[in-house]
Parts: sequence; structure tokens; C-alpha cells
Amino acid sequence: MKPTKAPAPESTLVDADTHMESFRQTRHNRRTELIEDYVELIADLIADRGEARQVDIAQRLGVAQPTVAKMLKRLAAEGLIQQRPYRGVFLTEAGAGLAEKSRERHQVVESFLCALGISPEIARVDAEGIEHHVSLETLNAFRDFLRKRE
Amino acid sequence: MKPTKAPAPESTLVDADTHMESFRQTRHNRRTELIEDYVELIADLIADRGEARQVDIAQRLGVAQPTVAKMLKRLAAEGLIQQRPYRGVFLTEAGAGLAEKSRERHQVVESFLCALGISPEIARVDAEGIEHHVSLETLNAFRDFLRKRE
DNA sequence: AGCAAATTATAGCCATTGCTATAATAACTC
DNA sequence: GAGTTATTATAGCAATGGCTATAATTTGCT
Ligand SMILES: [Mn+2]
Ligand SMILES: [Mn+2]
Ligand SMILES: [Mn+2]
Ligand SMILES: [Mn+2]
Repeated sequence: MKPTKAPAPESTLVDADTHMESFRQTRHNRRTELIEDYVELIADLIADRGEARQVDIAQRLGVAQPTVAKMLKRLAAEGLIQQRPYRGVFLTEAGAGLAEKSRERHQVVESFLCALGISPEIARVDAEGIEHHVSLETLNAFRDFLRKRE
Repeated sequence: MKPTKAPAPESTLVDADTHMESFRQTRHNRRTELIEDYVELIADLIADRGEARQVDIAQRLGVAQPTVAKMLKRLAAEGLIQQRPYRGVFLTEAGAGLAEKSRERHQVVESFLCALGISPEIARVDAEGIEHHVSLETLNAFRDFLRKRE
């Protein structure tokens, strides 16, 4: 079935293992993006109003409160936040670290898109998804671009 | 609890509805990215070797064959592919259209990252995730950048 | 203190995306 | 054409990320 000779046109298809690695990495990023958005949002809420309540998190994410409650349990189990019952939620040291890293990366991505001439509204939406798939090397390239343009 | 006056520092936090809209859009993109990757990969396999078998799809995605089998059923139910039992899978007109759109966007994103000076290996991985969160406006900005830089 | 309102917790449901183990079927070879 | 091999199908399980409805608890007010 597979021709033993004649390498064939080989159109766009890359090596199979390489291909697989890209998909694996992307699936991994996908599993962590929600967590990153949560800790980043919690940090923002605490910075802005002194506390992060489930209702506010739910409203800003556009999901129902029980969805947030369940996710917060997971974040607590993973040691990223601390919950005091019927009080707001707080970041552990690990959580604060991840939040800061995420916030900064998010900011770079959004600024970069704006610097490319994309409208701020679109840049905001796109950055919310793109940020989680930007490697350190790409992030640094974005930073370089921002520094060099002007 | 909420101060009726004094707008407060307002640090980084954007309007709540705007924030929500970004997250909603991102969640929507997340639900379609797997589908886009599948049809794109199927089109590539057909172009490269004349057929797309479950085993090849599974190997390139880095997942198990039953995972692919289940997803192919969904794609067939949504009218994107046609399955002939124990034969390869084929794209419907709708599937081929989505594949072509995805393939082209993917290519632009990857080329753009390379043009920024990112190494081809990293660009490949990052593009695999980023592509699904790039709006038409952002895609056009990437195209402009590619056109202008020589 | 007591009551109403806001907030959080819990229960139970569903869809998606993955897995392993195994059965069924088609394709290939001799 | 019979048997081996490759491929696909199916069953059953788990984790994730949603939802609604409702209970429990705290907070704020009088
Ligand atoms: Mn973010
Ligand atoms: Mn995000
Ligand atoms: Mn793609
Ligand atoms: Mn992709």
C-alpha cells in the first residue's frame, strides 16, 4: 500500500513525530489555560477591589457560580489558592507567582497585537486565547518587537 | 462594602461585560479547535498519500485510535466527512471548505511567527495552538506584516 | 436579636475528550 | 480460499468544564 520507493510530492506534511509533538504541547497548554485565567483574574480582582468573590469571578468569566465553586476547589487542591468559607478567595505564593507570570504574558501579547495595528477590542479578545499558546521564545520576540518599534 | 464614591485606582481591570465577552469568545474558539485540526489533518493526509486512515490520524495527533474513531463519528454527524467502513475517511464539501480555511490561516500564523525571527520548531508548535484564536482582523494584520517585510 | 438579602455550597445532570481492553471485520499473502 | 495481519468498531471508564435547582450560611439592616 505504501510505495517503497519514490518519496512522493510530500506536499505540506511534516514528519509524523514532529507533528505529534506539536499537538501534544497544544493539548497540554489547553489543560492549563483555564487555571491561568482563574489565578490571573483573582489577582486582578484582589488588586482592584481588595477581594475576589465567587460571584464576581463568575460574572467576569461569563459562567455560573457553581462552575466557579467547583474550579476553586480544584485550584485549592492544587495549592494555588486558599478559600475561607463564605469569604473571598486568596492566592498562595504559588498562585500569586503563576498569576503574575500570566498577567505579564497576557499584557505583552495584547500590547503586541495593538502595536501591529489591530483594534484594541479585537486585540483584547484574541489575546485572551492566544496568550496560553505563546512560548517563552515567542514572548521574547513579541517583547523585542515592542521595544524596537519606536 | 462597595464604596459609593471614589472610583478607586481601577488598576488593570476592564469593564465586566467586555471582560466576559472575551472569555466567551475564547471558550467558543476552544470548542471548535479540535474540529479544525482534524479536518486540516485529514486534508493534508489525503493530499500527501491519497487517503486518511484512523491509524495515521491517531499517530499524528498523538492520541489513541478509539479517540479518533469517536471524533470521526462526530465529524460525520456534523456533515464534515464521509466514512466508508474499513476504508479511509473523506471530506465533504463543507469539510473541505473548513479544512482549506484552517490550513491557510495556520500557514499565515506560522509564517508570521517565523518572520518575527522565531525558530521554525517553536513557530510550528506555537502556531498549532495560536491559529484557533486568531480573528480575521488579526489574520489580516499578520498578512500585511508578511507582505511589507520585503 | 431577628429577618431579608446576598453569597456560597451541594446535588445531580450533561457534553467533551481522553484512555484501555477487546471484538469484529477487512485486506493481504501464500 | 484459508489464515494471518492490519484496521476499525465497541464497551466501559475517568477527568474536565459546563449547567440548573436548591440548600445552607453569612451579612447587612432595622
Ligand atoms: Mn489572561
Ligand atoms: Mn486567557
Ligand atoms: Mn492547524
Ligand atoms: Mn491547531
